[in-house]
Amino acid sequence: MADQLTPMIQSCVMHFGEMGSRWGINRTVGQMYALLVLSEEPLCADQISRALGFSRSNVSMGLKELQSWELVRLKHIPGERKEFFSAPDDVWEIAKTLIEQRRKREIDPTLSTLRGLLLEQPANREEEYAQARMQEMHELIEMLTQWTTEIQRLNRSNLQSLLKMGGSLGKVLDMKDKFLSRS
Amino acid sequence: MADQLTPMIQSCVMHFGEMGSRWGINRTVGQMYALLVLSEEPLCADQISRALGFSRSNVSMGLKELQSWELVRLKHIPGERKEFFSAPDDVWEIAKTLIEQRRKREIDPTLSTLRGLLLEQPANREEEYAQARMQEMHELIEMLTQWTTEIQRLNRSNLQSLLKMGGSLGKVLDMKDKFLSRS
DNA sequence: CTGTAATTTCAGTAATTACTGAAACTAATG
DNA sequence: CATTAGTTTCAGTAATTACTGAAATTACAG
Repeated sequence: MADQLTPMIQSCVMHFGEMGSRWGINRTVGQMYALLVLSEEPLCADQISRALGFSRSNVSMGLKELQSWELVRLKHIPGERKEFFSAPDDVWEIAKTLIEQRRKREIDPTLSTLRGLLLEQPANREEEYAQARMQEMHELIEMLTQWTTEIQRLNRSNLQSLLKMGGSLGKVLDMKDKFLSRS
Repeated sequence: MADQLTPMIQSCVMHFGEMGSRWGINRTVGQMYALLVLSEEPLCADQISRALGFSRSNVSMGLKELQSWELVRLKHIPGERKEFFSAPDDVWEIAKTLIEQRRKREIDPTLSTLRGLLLEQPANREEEYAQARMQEMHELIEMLTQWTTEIQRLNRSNLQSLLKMGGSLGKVLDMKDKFLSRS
């Protein structure tokens, strides 16, 4: 990837920067990641720094963050002294990592807090009601996360077959019904 | 809900405040919403302001934001001049709204940007590769969102039945296989 | 219409988060 | 083991976002 990004790549990188902030990663890290995903060859920190025009130290921190999310891998290019980074080739791999990491950061702590509070004895009518809501939340969240865990287990080919079904849960559920009614 | 929160409710409210920042809503809005969800009766802005100890104007802005997310409804209590607010009773209702709103804000813009870029003619080898990645991303995201759209269509009882299946996609897929092999 | 309770707006300020450049550190090379 | 290419750390600063209090607005009751 050259110092000068092509307009198309530029647009995409910028967009991911904008969205980055809505996604809990900051603008620069978003841009960096888009660049890595769109680049066929691994990139070194300097290349990223030049291509996006922010400081070398910022790139260093950004890469560290991306590594903590397990979204990039470190590649050593033979004969090169620098470290090179790349995003996984498989987009589904990336998505799975994202889902998992977000669950860890955004869901799990809440589940465990709720569990803790549900163990307490309600002191009055008010707490009874509150606990009932917490119980519902806990059940629902747990179900949804279990669901995504299952999706994460899918490999590319199962995913493909779902994709061919139009990604439609409705159809899968229909099948469940048909199956059950035949049993 | 009294001015003084019970310790249990307090903990829950605080937790949702902390998590708020990871969820793209800020700390105070997170606390406000937790309070509304946990409270059996609708609350007015003053009550919220007193219970959580932030300024009346901050509460006003927070409520406005929650309304823009369609997460609260306005209730007029007969004989009362003030406006009262409440969260939907059904937790699943809340979750559906959250999913939908996040899709609108975090996914849709990206889909449309990608679509736009995919219409362009690649200028060189580099852009060809980049476009291929964008294509994969677009397909994957579209599939996952279609999936969640289907989930959103479920009503409480279908949801319940999935819940009873252990929320397991694996089992649903097994059924699909069994059904197909019998046909 | 007038007075008053309630809500909203907004300019100013506080708090948080993002970014940089200089210096410190690390490790490969001759 | 000295040199140097490369990376990381971190204190300082810039930019963004969150929050407040005072003033403006709304809307209802008499």
